[in-house]
Amino acid sequence: MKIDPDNKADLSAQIAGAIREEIVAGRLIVDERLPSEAELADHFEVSRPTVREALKRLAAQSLIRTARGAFGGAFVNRLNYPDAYGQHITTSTLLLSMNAISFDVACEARYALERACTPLAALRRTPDTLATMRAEIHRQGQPGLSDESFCASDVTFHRALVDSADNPVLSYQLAGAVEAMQPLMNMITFTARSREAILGFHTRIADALEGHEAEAAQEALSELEAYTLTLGRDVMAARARPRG
Amino acid sequence: MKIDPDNKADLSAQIAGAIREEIVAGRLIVDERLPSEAELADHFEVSRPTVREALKRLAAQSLIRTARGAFGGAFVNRLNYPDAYGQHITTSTLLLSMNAISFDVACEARYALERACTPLAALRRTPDTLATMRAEIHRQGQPGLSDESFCASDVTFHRALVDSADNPVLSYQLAGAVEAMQPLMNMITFTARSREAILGFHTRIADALEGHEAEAAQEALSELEAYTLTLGRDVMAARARPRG
DNA sequence: ACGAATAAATTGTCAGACATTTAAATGTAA
DNA sequence: TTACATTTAAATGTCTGACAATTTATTCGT
Repeated sequence: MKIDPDNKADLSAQIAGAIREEIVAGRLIVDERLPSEAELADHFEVSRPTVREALKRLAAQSLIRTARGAFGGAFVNRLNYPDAYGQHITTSTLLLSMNAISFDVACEARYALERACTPLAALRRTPDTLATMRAEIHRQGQPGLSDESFCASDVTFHRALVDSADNPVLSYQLAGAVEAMQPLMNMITFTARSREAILGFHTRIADALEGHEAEAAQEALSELEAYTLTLGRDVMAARARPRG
Repeated sequence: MKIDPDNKADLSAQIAGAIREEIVAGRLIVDERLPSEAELADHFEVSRPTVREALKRLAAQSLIRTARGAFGGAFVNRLNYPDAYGQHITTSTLLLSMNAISFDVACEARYALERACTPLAALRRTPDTLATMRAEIHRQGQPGLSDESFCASDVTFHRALVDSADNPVLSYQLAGAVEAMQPLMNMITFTARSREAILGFHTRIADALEGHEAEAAQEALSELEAYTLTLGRDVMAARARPRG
């Protein structure tokens, strides 16, 4: 493994970094067992708590898993889609919420990415993904639906659109963009009128995908983007003049 | 703060999860100071090492930072772009390398995402980003350039393309896709002939962006995707029959 | 030969101590 | 009074040693 120069910063961070590098570079392969905490402590010439802090850092990134018992220990973890989704969504959500990203910029990014997978979705959409989209459209038409439920349904609809492209890498990359937008969307109060309009766009998108018409779907998406943008701007304007 | 039910799993993971939730939900705001380790230990009724392991987990995700000294402690960290990039790239790279993602699928995802920002890039490209692209094109034409350097230059070129869209959220989302492809691309040995072809595509893309011609740029990108795909398939085929 | 008790290895947790760092508070001299 | 050096207090960083909990392999008894 690697060594630590007489750096004065956080031993556990250095050790975690060294092991992380081994994993990313492929020198530690999936399911390979790391030395025991005692051995690592001996190797890096630190105490066991320090080693443990380093291992917890790696565990937080889903790079390793640990098991107790006789043949337990720390093992290189195969990063799976659910774990990667979770990390990506957490990071994206915080990045948006903590950095004063404008609604416009976030919206633009989200719809640009969705349009990217529309051609593939039109090509490969299945009865299953179409059924999901239709079901969410139906749900969104129910009167009395809360704004939160409407937004959640919206996310499900768009995830179905993304998943229609049938490319797991694309789905993973877009999960962050779509989910991270939800807090921003939740700030919007959807009037009956705006819900009706959104429903119309969703129906056009589902129809276009069903008919394998990529361009029509992209067109509807672009119009939905423009409409969402006006909704967002109205909210910002109303917020700027609370008494108006 | 939150409490821990009499769950038997990993106290430090539970504590980290509780604090993470507070941060993501916005109940702990940026630069807010967490209680000291001793206070947290008291609050959660665990020992200080256990609290420390929890805090290290959060630090690994860049959710908190710590400072020593009198008025030090753990503070909610403002997640910035470089940190988010780093996490995203690490996760994406491992997801691709550990899950037997086919070259085709990864390639498709990458170019679909890049096409997503081409219209914006054609609209907003600056002399700066164009200059970067031209410089990399020039570098890629140098004879004697190693495959690794060629690939690195390729990444820089495509990042400049993405950054031309001038949307930081888009740049962040695409960084993972582009960078994570590099290990796969590095497996390809670029012949003089293939380099010449790629150079041609890159030049067409730069020309199209300079002329604000979004469709021409997308067309060139699509052809580059098809060409990259044939290169990758040749490598796979050659690998399947080592003596052929 | 099969099942139960035992042993061994490893992570999880705890308690207490000391080292190091940082900023505020204090004291001292120009 | 002001500027600088010293002290002090609070916090994280690290270490040592111990015990608890868990899991697997082994041993023993029937």
